[in-house]
Amino acid sequence: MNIGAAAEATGVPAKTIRYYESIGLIPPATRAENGYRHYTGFDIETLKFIQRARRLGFSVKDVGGLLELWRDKDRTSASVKALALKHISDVEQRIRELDTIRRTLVDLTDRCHGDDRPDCPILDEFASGPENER
Amino acid sequence: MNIGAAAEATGVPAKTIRYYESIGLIPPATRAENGYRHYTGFDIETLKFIQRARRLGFSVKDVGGLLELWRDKDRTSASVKALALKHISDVEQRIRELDTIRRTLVDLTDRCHGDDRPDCPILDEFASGPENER
DNA sequence: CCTTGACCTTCCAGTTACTGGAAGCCCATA
DNA sequence: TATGGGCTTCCAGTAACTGGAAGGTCAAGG
Repeated sequence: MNIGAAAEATGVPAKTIRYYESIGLIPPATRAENGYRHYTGFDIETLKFIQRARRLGFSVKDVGGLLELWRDKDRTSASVKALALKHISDVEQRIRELDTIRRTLVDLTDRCHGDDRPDCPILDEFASGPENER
Repeated sequence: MNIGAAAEATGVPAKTIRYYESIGLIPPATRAENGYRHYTGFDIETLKFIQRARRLGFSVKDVGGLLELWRDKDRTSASVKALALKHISDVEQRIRELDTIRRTLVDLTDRCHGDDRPDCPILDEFASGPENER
């Protein structure tokens, strides 16, 4: 399986596969006689694992840790769960921040009439600061 | 006002102020005889404007657009509102994505007993894919 | 046999928004 | 005068790719 087929099979772009190899997330692929990278079923599974973890927002670094745990048959489920819980708390934090932002923006846009007159509470807010400055 | 005092007054780090100047978000500061950057009340207001818009998640590029609109007394409130509404929709999109991720992670961690045994639904999921593979 | 197109290779640069650090000048104070 | 800040510039690094250039490889068609 060449890199294009591996990309097709896993959803990880060829360019990204090479990148993962370059940073050591995956070991260097074996090469065919012509120098082309060659991927086995196991490599494909690894790439799929990576892709699924990435889709859930784990950093590449964390995915590295998850891969290690996956390969280590003596890992404890607690160690995996700890990583996941930390990630959940980061995600929740980010959601809270975004929701605060969203509410402020919605409030401002509600108060902006949005026609061809120039006065606008949005710009006013940016210029003068929140009504209740802390 | 030197750059340190401007940083103090606006909450924008000195390093970041220089960066904003380097990318053209703000015009080059006037210089004192000794070469130090000098900031006026108007510069401070501009930096505060930038800081508030950035805190609400606008990209530096968008902040540039907002600054232009702020300076343009003939702008329409509609043009400002359009920028803000677009940003809200981006934020909401991001929140939805994060919430999907969060729900999946919570589900997975709930099913992981998290003790010193090695079996773990989290790794299983990453290895084998979602139960209902599309 | 040659060409064309689709792959593959490497390497360099750009993206976003800073941040850290080195080398060196400027200024006030004890 | 030594010391400690603050200021200057410039280079590099962060996260995770992505785009593009230059060039080798391979299979099919004329």
